[in-house]
Amino acid sequence: MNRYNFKSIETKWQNYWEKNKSFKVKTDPSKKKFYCLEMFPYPSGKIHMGHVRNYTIGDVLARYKFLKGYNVLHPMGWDSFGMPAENAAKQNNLDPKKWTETNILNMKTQLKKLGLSIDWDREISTCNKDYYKHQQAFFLELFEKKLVYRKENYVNWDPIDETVLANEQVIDGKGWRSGAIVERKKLSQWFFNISKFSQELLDGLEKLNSWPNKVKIMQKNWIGKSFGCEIDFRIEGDLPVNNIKCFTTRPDTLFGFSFLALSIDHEVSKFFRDNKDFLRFKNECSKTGTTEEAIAVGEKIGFKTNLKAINPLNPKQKVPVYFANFVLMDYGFGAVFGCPAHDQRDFDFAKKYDLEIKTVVKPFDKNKNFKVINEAYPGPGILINSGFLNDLEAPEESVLKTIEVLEEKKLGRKQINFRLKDWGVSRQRYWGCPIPIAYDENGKAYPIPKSMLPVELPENIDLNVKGNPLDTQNTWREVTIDGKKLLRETDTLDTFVCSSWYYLRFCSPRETAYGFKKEDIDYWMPVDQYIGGVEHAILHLLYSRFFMQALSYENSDFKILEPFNGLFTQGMVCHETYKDPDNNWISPDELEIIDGKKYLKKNKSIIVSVGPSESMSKSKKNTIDPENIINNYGADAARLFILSDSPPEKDVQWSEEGILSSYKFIQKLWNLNEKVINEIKKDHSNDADTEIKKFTNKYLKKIHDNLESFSYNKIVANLYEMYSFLSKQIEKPYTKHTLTDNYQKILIVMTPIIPHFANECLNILNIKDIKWPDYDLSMLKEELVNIVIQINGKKRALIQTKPNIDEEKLFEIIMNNEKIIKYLDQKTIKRKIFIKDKLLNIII
RNA sequence: GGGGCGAUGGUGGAAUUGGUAGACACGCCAGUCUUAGGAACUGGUCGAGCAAUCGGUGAAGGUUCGAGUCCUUUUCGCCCUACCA
Repeated sequence: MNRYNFKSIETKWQNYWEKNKSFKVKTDPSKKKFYCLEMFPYPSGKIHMGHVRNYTIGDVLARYKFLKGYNVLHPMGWDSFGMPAENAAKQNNLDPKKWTETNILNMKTQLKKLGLSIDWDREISTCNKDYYKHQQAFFLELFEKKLVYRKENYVNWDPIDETVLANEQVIDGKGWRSGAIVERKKLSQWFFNISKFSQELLDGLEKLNSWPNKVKIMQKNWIGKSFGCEIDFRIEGDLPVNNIKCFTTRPDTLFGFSFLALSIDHEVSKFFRDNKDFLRFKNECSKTGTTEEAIAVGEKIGFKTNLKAINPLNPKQKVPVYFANFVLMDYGFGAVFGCPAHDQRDFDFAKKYDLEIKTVVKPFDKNKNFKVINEAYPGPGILINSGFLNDLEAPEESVLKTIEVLEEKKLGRKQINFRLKDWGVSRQRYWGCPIPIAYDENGKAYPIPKSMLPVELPENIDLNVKGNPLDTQNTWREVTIDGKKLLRETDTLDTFVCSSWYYLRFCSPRETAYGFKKEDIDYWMPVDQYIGGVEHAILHLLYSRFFMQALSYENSDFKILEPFNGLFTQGMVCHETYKDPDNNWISPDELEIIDGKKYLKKNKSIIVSVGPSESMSKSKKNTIDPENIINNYGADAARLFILSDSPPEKDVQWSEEGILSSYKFIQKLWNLNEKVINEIKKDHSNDADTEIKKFTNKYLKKIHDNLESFSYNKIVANLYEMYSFLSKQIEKPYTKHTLTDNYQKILIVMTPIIPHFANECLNILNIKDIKWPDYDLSMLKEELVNIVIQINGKKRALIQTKPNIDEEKLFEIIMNNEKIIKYLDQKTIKRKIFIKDKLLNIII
């Protein structure tokens, strides 16, 4: 027997697909389409196992749909703007563009070795001016629609990367990449008005039935809609402040009002600009970090003003006004009305400053003398000590009633509040898409005319300067528009902008007039299946959804509101971790395993301890290089293994034993293939034909169902089962026609998983017309069925009979079964439960 | 603090609507064979027991003829989010 030479065979098929452009597609409304998209990679230089998993999952789906007769759009591109290129360029004195292009070339070669069914003619790269030109046009389009605006605002400033971060890029008060403690800085920034579409983005989630619930919940929480009331508090005191607005979801607890708390950035703070005590307090607030720990324990501190706030429902009551560290400026109005009895933070604050704690809601099971003592009671109940609100049910009844009264008095009004903030898109970075704006000497912003696009990034510039390198490009900055001399914006766009519309570009990748062609997106969009990591659940996916809202806004031609019809989030790839006695991480390549038990460091007999399996990361040195795997075991083995062990949505553990067994399995399939070819030549009688037909049909259904439900790990199990059947049954008498036909079907359903191997075998059999084989429902009926016989719900016997047997007949049969008779032991049968062809339960 | 997901052999995981728990794979054990290979093949592998049997899906209850699956309580783990008024 020949050994299966994966190297030559995989190369042969990859060349074949490339040469024949097997996966090239065109817009063709006469065909049913399927748009299969995986999140495009950042060109870091090398693919990692996460990519292998992501793109294998997508490829299985794309190849399956392709064989099913769909016109499948399965493209690939590069999210190629961003900081790593700029950092690498700075460190090694390189050009970010060249660095990026080299990386793309490397990664493209690697991806091709995986045997993906990609239409490479549609390849795009976001740092290419043919791409970002259209992005700049979109920016101007949004500018015209007033969906983009400029605002002087506090921003998160990363002092190491010297750049502004979005709220989402700040994790525990630190920059998501650099880990530096984030500072606050006031800068003029461009914003996309995403909050305008808060309601639309929330409503849209309802229709996304093929999205994981988890992701929808995360987005819902992020948008953070809350129903409540805006209240105007009259203010008395020694400052020219008459009125302070608050947002609250619990206006019904107003009778428990005991203080008003303001954010340190509230506009009232301007009167304290020169107050040393206030400045000291402000400084202290900034020290109480924003880490998880600090917030959990977080002491509530305040700075008392001489102002008094008047309770709108009880004008006689006047309470102190504080600045407090727990009030956020960017939620509501940066002011909170304090009701200590029914809010834990207010409670903590009141305890500290000895403020009144008045109970106004009692739980349903407590009497009217209920008093809040040790902790706040935020739950539902009945209003007490609250004048006209007494005896109403909280929160529903009481909140509505309070709003009604406040509206009458013109001291408040119903309000819906969203947590979602506008999207700041300015970045003080070189390697990004230039913002197509220029300013006159007064700082007034002018859009660059569309005829002058793209605003190209200058090349070959010195990056080793503090701040944004574009600030130093004086010649580049100067631009004349309508005879006016202006200076260009030097900020570039957040790279999330690039990835917010790339899926549209894949539909018309070479269109020059606009970012896409209407007839192309009308045909291909929305993406039928989007596949990627759950880490993009909020940002990228929400921004992309916003982009569709923005493009369709005031534009009846653009009707796509949701870009991704189906979403699948795959799990991570994990590997065991290893450490030497000095607690240094050891990579799997440095290991030597003796007798499968002893782990030693190669060439040194240092004993290595084995740690838990964790997601692959360079810092823990538990990564496996896909290129080595492909070179050693082949792409098919890698694909087979990465799909085999765990369901695609869960984490998978990479192991040497696992990849080896997949490799061996392909060799076994190859040996089987030679046997099958021999048997086909023999052309036996048809004695076993029905048997193999039934078998094949059963597995066609299983695989079909598993493909449709993303149960790819079960498909691998199905392949093993099919191998097991064939290798045992192959010498039975089949006619040439039946064996060929069935074996061919089995090979075809293997092609999505192990395309090189399966196509090679099909080719040897000279099968050219490859279509997905449908199963035949009528053939799924079994000639014999197993019926479980239970006594009192416990399985006692298994009877094999013809299907459709009725209860009486079955009972007759089992009355001759010694085992059963023994159990019945002359006892009276109280009841019988019969389910046809499945079960008979006898109750005694 | 809020929200979500999960818990099944030594391991990863199967188990369509409640109806044979442990498919398939790894690992392990035993054996066969050889041109000694990254071998291949055959059999076994939830626990206890010689066996008949009995017990068994994190724990405790419940519904049901019957529960891994449904309900209640609880423990643990993971993920997201967070002073959101």
